[in-house]
Amino acid sequence: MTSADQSTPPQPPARRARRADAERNRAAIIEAAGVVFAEQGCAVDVREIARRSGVGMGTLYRHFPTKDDLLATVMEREFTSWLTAAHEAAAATEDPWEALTGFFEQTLDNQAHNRALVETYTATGAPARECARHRDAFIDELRIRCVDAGLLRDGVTTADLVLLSTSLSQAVQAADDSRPGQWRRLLRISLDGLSSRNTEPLPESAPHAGAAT
Amino acid sequence: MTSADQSTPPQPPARRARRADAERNRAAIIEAAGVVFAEQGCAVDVREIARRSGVGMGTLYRHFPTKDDLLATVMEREFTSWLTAAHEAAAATEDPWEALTGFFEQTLDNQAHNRALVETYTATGAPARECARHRDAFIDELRIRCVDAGLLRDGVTTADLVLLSTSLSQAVQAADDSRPGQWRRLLRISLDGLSSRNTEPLPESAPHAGAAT
Amino acid sequence: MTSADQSTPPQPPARRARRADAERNRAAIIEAAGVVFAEQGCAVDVREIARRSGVGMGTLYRHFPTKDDLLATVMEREFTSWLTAAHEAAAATEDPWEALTGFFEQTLDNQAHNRALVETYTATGAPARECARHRDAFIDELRIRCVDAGLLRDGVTTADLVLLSTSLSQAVQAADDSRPGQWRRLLRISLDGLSSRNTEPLPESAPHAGAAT
Amino acid sequence: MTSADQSTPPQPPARRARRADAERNRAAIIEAAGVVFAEQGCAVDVREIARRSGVGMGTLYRHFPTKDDLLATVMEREFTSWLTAAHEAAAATEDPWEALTGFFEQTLDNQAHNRALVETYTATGAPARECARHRDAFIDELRIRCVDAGLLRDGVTTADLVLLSTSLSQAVQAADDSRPGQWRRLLRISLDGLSSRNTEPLPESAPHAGAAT
DNA sequence: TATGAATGAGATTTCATTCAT
DNA sequence: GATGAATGAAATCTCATTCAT
Repeated sequence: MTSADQSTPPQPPARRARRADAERNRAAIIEAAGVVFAEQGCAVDVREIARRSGVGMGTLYRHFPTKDDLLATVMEREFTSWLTAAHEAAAATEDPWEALTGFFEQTLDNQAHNRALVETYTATGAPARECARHRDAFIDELRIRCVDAGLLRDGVTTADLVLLSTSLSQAVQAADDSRPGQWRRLLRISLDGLSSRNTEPLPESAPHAGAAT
Repeated sequence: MTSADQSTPPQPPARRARRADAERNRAAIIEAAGVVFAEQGCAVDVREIARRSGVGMGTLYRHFPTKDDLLATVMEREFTSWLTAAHEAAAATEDPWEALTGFFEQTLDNQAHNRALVETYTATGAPARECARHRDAFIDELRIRCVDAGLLRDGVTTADLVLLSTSLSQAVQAADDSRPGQWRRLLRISLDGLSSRNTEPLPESAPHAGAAT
Repeated sequence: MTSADQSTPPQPPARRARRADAERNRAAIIEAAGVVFAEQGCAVDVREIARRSGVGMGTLYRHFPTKDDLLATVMEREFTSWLTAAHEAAAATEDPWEALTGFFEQTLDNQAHNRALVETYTATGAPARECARHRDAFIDELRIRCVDAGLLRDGVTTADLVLLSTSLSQAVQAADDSRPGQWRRLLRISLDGLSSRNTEPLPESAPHAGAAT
Repeated sequence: MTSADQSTPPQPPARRARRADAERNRAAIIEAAGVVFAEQGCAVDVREIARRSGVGMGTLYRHFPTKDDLLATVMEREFTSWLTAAHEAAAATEDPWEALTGFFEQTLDNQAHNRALVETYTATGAPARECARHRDAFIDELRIRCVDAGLLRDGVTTADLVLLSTSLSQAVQAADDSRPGQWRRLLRISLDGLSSRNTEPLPESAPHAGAAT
């Protein structure tokens, strides 16, 4: 800051340096926003995020033109990293049913303490269309594996499983403070209801909006 | 006050007169607030409610000294009327399992399109302690009836059923726009998981905060 | 209210009765307002006064078209009754100096616990011109008695005495909670400064606005 | 920070830059608030202050999170600068009695046209405990100087002098519009009553709340 | 480019006064 | 004439976003 400033030429300041700095800022913002959104939900004051990121408001808004953009970015990242981990875990699990179970556990573990995640999950069903598609595709895989192994109840759709994960996420959110771990019981109950031991047909759901098996 | 009232309908108006109007306003406010809260959640502008009630801000605040008071009143009313209806339905249903099923259906039907109701349900588990107690007591009855009839899976607690209802409520909220009625499938799955056909024990939940049953 | 109502002809309802009722209401309002203003100052909610009067807002506003009218009326009454009492006391006191002293004591005793009175006293120097004139005339009498008896310091004007009473009133208001009775010391000090033992001349005050002696 | 500053005026700006502007705004707000509070008392609309400062509401509230904070800051500043000046004047005055007199004059000169200052002075005896302590300590010094010189009436306490200053402040407030400068006469009277020429003992004040001296 | 101060529309709440019954 | 519910213009305070430095 003192003697160094005087010696380094001010004009060609290695654009990479800027980039790196900017990137670091961006990362810091996302990181901080992730924590803050998780703790306090989507409605937090943007300044809280700036403060925890260690950057100014201007910087924050340079990277994310809108609070919603920031939120979307953060949610998408968390969503994606969760999906990636889920993919890996599923790939490493031989037993189809265990893979399905593991997916749910991972999901809920992940969302138990993330307020914003659940809020957005609820609002739109997913942070973004793209993410939702990935998730659906993945869940579909898990489903098919179970179906092929004859483990899944007849007629259970991907949409059912998606809805179940949404549903349980929120239960976890709501209850984990007062009764930590209780959601595992609920998960078990639901999964048992999904098993092929249950032979009675499920009710038809009205074939309304843009649906798919 | 009893027999006298029936014989003398002369002029009981006096101070009742204005009361009636006020009562109508109060009702209008609650009505409008119910609609608005349901549509847009707890965070709506109070003025929107005043506008839709057809009353001024002052009137609204005369009846409900705080936005939260209004919200609480509305939620409590909806909660209570739901519980009452549920009671009646359960009393009229002989079969314990059908009673349980009916309770869940009624609950979800009721909450499918009420954003504020789900928001408060999530936040506190219920509009108010008192309401929650009633609900828990009622669910407990339903549970016991099923247990006595040997229909309920071993080890299922009232807390489990409460959590399930919370969980499903939110799923309904999230999904009913795009897939109306799909929740019935999820409900079926969950209930099947609750039946005594499932004999494997449920995982213990950490006996943390103020638990019961 | 019961049998009596039926026997008395409803048309010519003895206008006196109304009058009497209205008068009673008016008195109740003034009474309650006096208490409330004294306790909480001029800025109280009008409804508090209506409540304590036992009358409705409409009645209150029928008698006093404005909050300020009510305040003025109340202040004037208290001011007047204080002046009347002061007159009587002064008339009953032979010694001029004692009369002056007694006047101040009475004044301060009276205002020690009346917030609104001091507030208005401060604001305008008096509740109303008329009242102020009476007060000034009376204080002038007291002054002249002392002057004639050679007891009052040379050059002390009525305005000086008025200002002194204002000044002390507020001191009483401010301090009487924490140090009840301390004002008597201050009064003594001031009065000693007023005695003819003090021979040095007082500074001239700028002969500004509409002044008199 | 001392000698270095004088030699190197290169670029100490950096983060000071914006600070300076903010500081100017803060000063403008305090300045404007001082004027407005003085003119109209504590109850003014905050927006009036914002308007006169030339800043938006947000800026005002960034600097002072509450109207009361702003008021307290302003009052404290005025109180403190007054005390400082009083200290200096007293230190520069040899004669104890003249020092005491000068203190009162300065005080009243200062408060003659400041409504808010008198209002808070009345309400709490001072803008804040801390300030009051300083004032009391200072007045105590003045008192002791007079006592040591045998100039002060026997038994006069610091509390008496404090109350006197409060009392006169308000008198000034009330009367200075119509009779500017009249307070000097009242001050003279009171001070004469405080001189050791008066030998009669002062009445005891009830030894109530937290008293001293 | 980064900073964080500034902005100002809007949210909640109060209260003097009016008006339907 | 009495009642007290209704009114709505303020007043305080918040926060997403912009902008001067």
